[in-house]
Amino acid sequence: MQSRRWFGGAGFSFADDPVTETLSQAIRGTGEELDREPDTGVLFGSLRGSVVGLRYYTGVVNKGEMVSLVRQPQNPYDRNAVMVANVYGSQVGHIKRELAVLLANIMDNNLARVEGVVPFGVTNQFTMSVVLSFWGREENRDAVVRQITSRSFKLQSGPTGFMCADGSRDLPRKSVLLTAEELKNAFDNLFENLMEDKIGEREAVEAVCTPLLPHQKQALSWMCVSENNAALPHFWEVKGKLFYNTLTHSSVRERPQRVRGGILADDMGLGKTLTTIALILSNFHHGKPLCEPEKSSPEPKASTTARKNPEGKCVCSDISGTCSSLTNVDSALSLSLALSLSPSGKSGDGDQAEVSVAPAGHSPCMRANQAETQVVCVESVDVVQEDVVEDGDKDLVSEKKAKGRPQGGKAKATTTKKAAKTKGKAVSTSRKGKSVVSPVEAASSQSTDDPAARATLIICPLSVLSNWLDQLDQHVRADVKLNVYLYYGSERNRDTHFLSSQHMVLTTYNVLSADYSGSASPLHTVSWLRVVLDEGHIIRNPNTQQSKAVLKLNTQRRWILTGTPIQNNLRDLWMLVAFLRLKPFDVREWWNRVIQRPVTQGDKTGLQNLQALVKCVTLRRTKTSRVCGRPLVSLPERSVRIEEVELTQKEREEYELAHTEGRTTISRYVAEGTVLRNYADVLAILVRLRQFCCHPGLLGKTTTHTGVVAVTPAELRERLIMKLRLVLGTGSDEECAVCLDSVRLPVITHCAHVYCRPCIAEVIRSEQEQARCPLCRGQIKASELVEFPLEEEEESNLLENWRSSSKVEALMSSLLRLRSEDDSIRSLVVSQFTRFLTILEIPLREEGFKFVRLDGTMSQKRRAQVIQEFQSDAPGSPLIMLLSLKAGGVGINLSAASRVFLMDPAWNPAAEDQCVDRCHRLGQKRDVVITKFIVKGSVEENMVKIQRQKQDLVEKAFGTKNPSERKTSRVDEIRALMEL
DNA sequence: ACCGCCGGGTGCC
DNA sequence: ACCGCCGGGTGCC
Repeated sequence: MQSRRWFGGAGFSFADDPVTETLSQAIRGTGEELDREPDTGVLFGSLRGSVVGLRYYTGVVNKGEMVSLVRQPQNPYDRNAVMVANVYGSQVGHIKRELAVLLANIMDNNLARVEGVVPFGVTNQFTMSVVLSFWGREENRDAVVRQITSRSFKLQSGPTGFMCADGSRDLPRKSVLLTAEELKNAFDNLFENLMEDKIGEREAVEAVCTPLLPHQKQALSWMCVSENNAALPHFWEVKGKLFYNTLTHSSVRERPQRVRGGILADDMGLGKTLTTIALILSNFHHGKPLCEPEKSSPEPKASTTARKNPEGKCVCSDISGTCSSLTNVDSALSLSLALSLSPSGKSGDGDQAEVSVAPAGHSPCMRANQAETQVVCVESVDVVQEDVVEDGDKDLVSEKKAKGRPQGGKAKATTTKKAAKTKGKAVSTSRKGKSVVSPVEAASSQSTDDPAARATLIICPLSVLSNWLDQLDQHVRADVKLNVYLYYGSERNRDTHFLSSQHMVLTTYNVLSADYSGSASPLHTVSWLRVVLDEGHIIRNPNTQQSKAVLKLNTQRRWILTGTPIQNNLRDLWMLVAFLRLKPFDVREWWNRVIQRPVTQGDKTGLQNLQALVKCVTLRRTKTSRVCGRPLVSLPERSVRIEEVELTQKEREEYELAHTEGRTTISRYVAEGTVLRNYADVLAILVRLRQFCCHPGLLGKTTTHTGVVAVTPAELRERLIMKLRLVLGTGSDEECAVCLDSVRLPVITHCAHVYCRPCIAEVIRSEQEQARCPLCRGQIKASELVEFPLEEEEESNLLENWRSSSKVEALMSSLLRLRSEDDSIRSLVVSQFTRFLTILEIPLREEGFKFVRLDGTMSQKRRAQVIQEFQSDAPGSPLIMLLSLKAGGVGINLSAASRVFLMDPAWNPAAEDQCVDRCHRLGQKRDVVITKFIVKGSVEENMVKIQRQKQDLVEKAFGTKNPSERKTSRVDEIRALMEL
């Protein structure tokens, strides 16, 4: 149950995808790999060619350096032109004409990827050698070889003359290969112990009222250093006047842009939000507190006041530049900003505002909302002198003055429950005569920085938005005036000056990408000081709009907060690296060549490079990490017990019937060797058996036998709908193989694969007649996509013909016993089948339990309500939460519960861990007891066995193991489940 | 480019 | 002299 494994879903949670092993993934894992990601492939061979025209271009290359080949079909001299560029994208030359014809052909037809390495570097100003290697799918090998030989080029087998990543000559692949075991260990440890060099501690400024735990101080220290320190990552070496990258063997004349920011990948519950709040308040420009006065301010008032303040104290100033220390709150002129957290009258769906923070009287949101929570606002000296305030803002300023700022803001702030006063827009544009900084600080600031940038943009999933507001409320001193604007809801203020003048702007990924797809995106116009991606792994798929939108933000510092830097695969890391602009790996080709491919092939050097790279931008601690020999956090114990459930005679008969039938079908597939081709069927059988173990009512009315060839279109349709229901109803959050996100508007193909309708429609549209299923390459047609019919009312049926089941009884007797022993103990009742939760409601109600329910179908707003209700200790609040395994997500805090009843085993043990983590986290006061109900002598028992084995599978981490090995293990798994 | 290619100058050995 | 050879001019795609 430990979170040593930071990949594959262990020990973390993820809002959209707690169940890592979805059907698509399972199918994808069978070796019918999608080659849409061209980062793997086999080496066809290599050949020596020449690069010409060097004298016309400025790009430099070293001996052994990689170069990229870029087609230039628009080149006026030769439509076959292939441009050669170095790691930084500077053009070096062109591929010689005759060779370019060949490459153009291969590249344009996507027969192979062509990669170049310069074996000798530049020896003259006219031409140089390049070794080209060809990578692609095995099925294209012949075509490529034919192309090459027919144009009388000679393809050498292997990467002759290819330079290893370590610069040594790779004479027929001499790179040290690791065993699977070594690789697994290395991978496991990749994100571990990334704190050895980062052990400094730093206190937060006083504006943060929650004392930081030691590990949080370390994180703060590390984050400040990451933002301020000018040092380059150690894979850069200064060689003469050049900067040399030891990973790519490339040099640049200009100092590379270092990353300012990084990945804070602590386990959930360790306080990433608090640490980030501390960072925002503690590390403004030049390492000063957000609200420290300018020491170099020409105004004597300001400087004298400033000097009175000890280092690290937060200092406020009013708009005219008068400063006062927060430690002397009464004299602080504070501008209070109200935050309103209210049930928005109009929010119907998840995209509506539920919470809004707005400067009172400035945002239309405020009118509709009633403030319930007070948020404070730190007025910073950086807020400009009045003379800088733009015309349009003067009114606001004077309005503010007229109304009078709350003096002695402390009292005001704590009592004001309604939106009080706003500072309106404070535009900090022109900042002449500003700041004299110390040499160290000067070194750390980059000339391109916009000194006026002051706002931090926080982007998070909607589900944790309210958490940020809560945490700000909780951790920021009430007398500190922090301008926080919630950029959310249709009435959001899109004025970029207004946004720029905030201390913090909170928004969601959805809002960001919605804005981005529009014309002038305000968030993309603002020059941010810092952008923080909360649950940053959300952007792991580079193809999504939100990922694209995030990359385009204009900011000086970038942070990613995530408990799971890699979700399934090393590939997930790339987008994070790209967001951080960790040069040159933000370009996919270099990531693939230097990191992705070598690592997935088990190359030791590649792994070392990856480790170096991760280490220089990441801090990760787990709940079990230790600081100076002591655990970071001490959580109450947690224990797991398995309760075996005996089926009744009748249930056993029903189960056996289904089991025998399923076995027959599957054993036929096994005998035919067609298990994987019929994977959807096989899974359907297994799901049915699992449902039997819980309650017969889960099966629904459609029990058409699988595996039987459908004769009529109506029957086929019926079967497909059933499969669709199975896929979507198992609690696994099905992933669409096209967009790699949760399936929206699900449709199922005739080959039984599920996609989002828009995604697969697009595939069909673009491929026309040749459209093939991305998962199995079977032919697909738009007319054959089957949609989910409107759900017939089966619920009533279920309730009317109520019967219990052994598992229901087992749960009920546990709950009743618990209530009689201690009625203050709260429980989570977890199932993958939302229908099962519905069934469980009946006996719970009968026994008079007060319960709430949280499942994936609920709106965010409703979820938040339910969680709040459950967490509340008010009398009469619910004792039980019915929780679907896929519901909720990161940041969900269910610490009120100390009992977890896992009703049915999950495919992926990590999903269970994750669920348990929702209550076994900071704030948990009691020991946590987890009960797993397992039906004796059923597939469930076998699943538990397989879970154990699974925890050790390497392929989970890489997803790129030898396909045949994977196939066999998958089939073996099914055989084990069915005891074949 | 310490090359290849082109085209003008040239022409026994 | 409708060739060969020489040597200067020249040069990515």
